[in-house]
Amino acid sequence: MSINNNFELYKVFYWAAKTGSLTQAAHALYLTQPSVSHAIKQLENSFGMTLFYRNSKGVELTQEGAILYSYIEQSMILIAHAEENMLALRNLDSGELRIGGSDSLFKHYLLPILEEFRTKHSGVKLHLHHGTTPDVITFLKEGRIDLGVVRLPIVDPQLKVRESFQLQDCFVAGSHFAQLKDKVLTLDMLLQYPVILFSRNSRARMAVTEEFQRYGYTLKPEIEVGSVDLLIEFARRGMGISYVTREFVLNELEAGTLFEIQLDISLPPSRVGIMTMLNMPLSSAAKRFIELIR
Amino acid sequence: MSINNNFELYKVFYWAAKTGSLTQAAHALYLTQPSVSHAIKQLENSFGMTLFYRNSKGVELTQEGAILYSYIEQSMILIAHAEENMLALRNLDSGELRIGGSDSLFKHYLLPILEEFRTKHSGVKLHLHHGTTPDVITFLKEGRIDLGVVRLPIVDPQLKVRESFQLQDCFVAGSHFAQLKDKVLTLDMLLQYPVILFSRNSRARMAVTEEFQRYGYTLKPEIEVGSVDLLIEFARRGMGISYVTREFVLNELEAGTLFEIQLDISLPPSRVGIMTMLNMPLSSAAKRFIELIR
DNA sequence: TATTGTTTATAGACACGGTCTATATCACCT
DNA sequence: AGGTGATATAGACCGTGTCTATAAACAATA
Repeated sequence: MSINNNFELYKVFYWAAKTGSLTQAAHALYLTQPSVSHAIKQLENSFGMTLFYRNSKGVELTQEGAILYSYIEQSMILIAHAEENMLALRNLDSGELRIGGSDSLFKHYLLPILEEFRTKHSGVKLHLHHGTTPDVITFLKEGRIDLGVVRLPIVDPQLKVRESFQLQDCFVAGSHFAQLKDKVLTLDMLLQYPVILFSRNSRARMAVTEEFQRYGYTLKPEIEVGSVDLLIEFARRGMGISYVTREFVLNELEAGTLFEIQLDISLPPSRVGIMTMLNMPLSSAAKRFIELIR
Repeated sequence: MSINNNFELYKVFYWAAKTGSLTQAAHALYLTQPSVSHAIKQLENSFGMTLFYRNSKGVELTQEGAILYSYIEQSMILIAHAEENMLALRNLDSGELRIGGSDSLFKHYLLPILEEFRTKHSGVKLHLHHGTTPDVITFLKEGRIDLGVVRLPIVDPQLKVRESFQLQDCFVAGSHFAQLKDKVLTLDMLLQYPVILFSRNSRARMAVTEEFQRYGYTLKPEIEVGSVDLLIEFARRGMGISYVTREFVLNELEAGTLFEIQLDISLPPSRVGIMTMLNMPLSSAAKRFIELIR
């Protein structure tokens, strides 16, 4: 295959040629002069030609040595750049981080964390991929994102899930249903009213449906929508009682445009987790982001 | 200085990434798979990041590994080219050979050798530098030529001289001096006639002058010229008796336009030698040329 | 479900070679 | 001559790169 089977010799050659001195090359490489002398001799033997003129002032490239150097110099410069780049990646001065998650999670929860990440590591490019939980899982498996932030539970043998924080879902209504404001409703009282739910494949929707089932009730929405914003808007306009994440409507609750329906049971909190591929190493940026989110 | 202090690891990394398999990389490098596995781990540790995803089908570069690879690939390709080039130099499929010598030596003696060299090693570029012996020595010391072909003796502690062949100098005349054709002349008889010599600093001129001195005569030319061609031309036109190298006027002697003056003493042959810098390694091309000339 | 054939990872041992120290040798400059 | 730089050589030692043997994980068979 190749003539010289020890690339270390090229490094020695590079420094010897660059400094014009075996002694100085030895200093640069933290070696002794005899080691460098020996290494150069090895390289020369492997090529069957002399690479340096030796004189009392140091060494000088021969014609043939100069030809070799023209290549090796480039090569060493590339490797130096490679190492700089790797260092930058490790220090998070460069690189990229690709995150998948739902629109609403990005908007209401991840934004401050992303902001913090960005101010701390401005060299890292961020790519955000919006989608439903199944979408995000697909992105992950296709390698299009490094991590996904979704609602739990997730059971998938290929995925590693870290629970990170909890959200409390609740039913909210607008002024149209003001009569319910200070009442505590039972589930079947609630079901007298039109309920607005997020679209069928949402994790939160499934959770609440199961919870009703546990008490023997069937939760069927009057209206089904595809975005959290619409869920909030419909409730505000009095079109029904929306099931939303409380943390997402904090502004509306405080402003009084929405109020929370109190139930006689407590709905289980929905947990949010960070999802990564099992047995797949994380990039430095991804590791850092997960640290930050905790 | 650098993160990874063992360039051998990059070679292993390159093949692992290129083949997508530690096992195949091991084959390419004539190593065992555990060695490759260990090498990659070392590299990963030195960078503090994972470079490959491992799966049951082989390995695949991570984002960060791919960035490293983009540099290392270039670097390895350069080294491969370097090695190809060095091989070509050794095989004399490329490179250059710079020879210094006098015009006449090139014309009459070196030409066939140069032709042979060129047919055998067409990839090697030839550079011929014409000049007097002192010029050629200067060229050599300035590193502008690899070897010089000149008349001996040369005494210079910096030079290595290999005697290669002998030339016989002689006096020749044209038809104007036909009466001398079959005579054997003594030196003082010869001195009755106008003598044409090469310019003062020529090695041959000095040799013949010294020889005359040895017998007690002083050789002074009527005409002094700067080229062998003129020496011959002047003799042909009957302007005098020229002192020339016999081998350079073989054509004229055979054609009868010139004849050799026979002397009662035998002039010493002039020796031609190949001159190189002492203690300076020779290029493969120069070594080969010296072999050929012998 | 078991089997077989892949892959990579780990453990531990051995031997080679890279590196060292000490010294020689050479060239140049006072 | 003597001193000061350079590279070359010799020989010893220690480290580490490589090996064998084996494990573990996964995929594709039957």
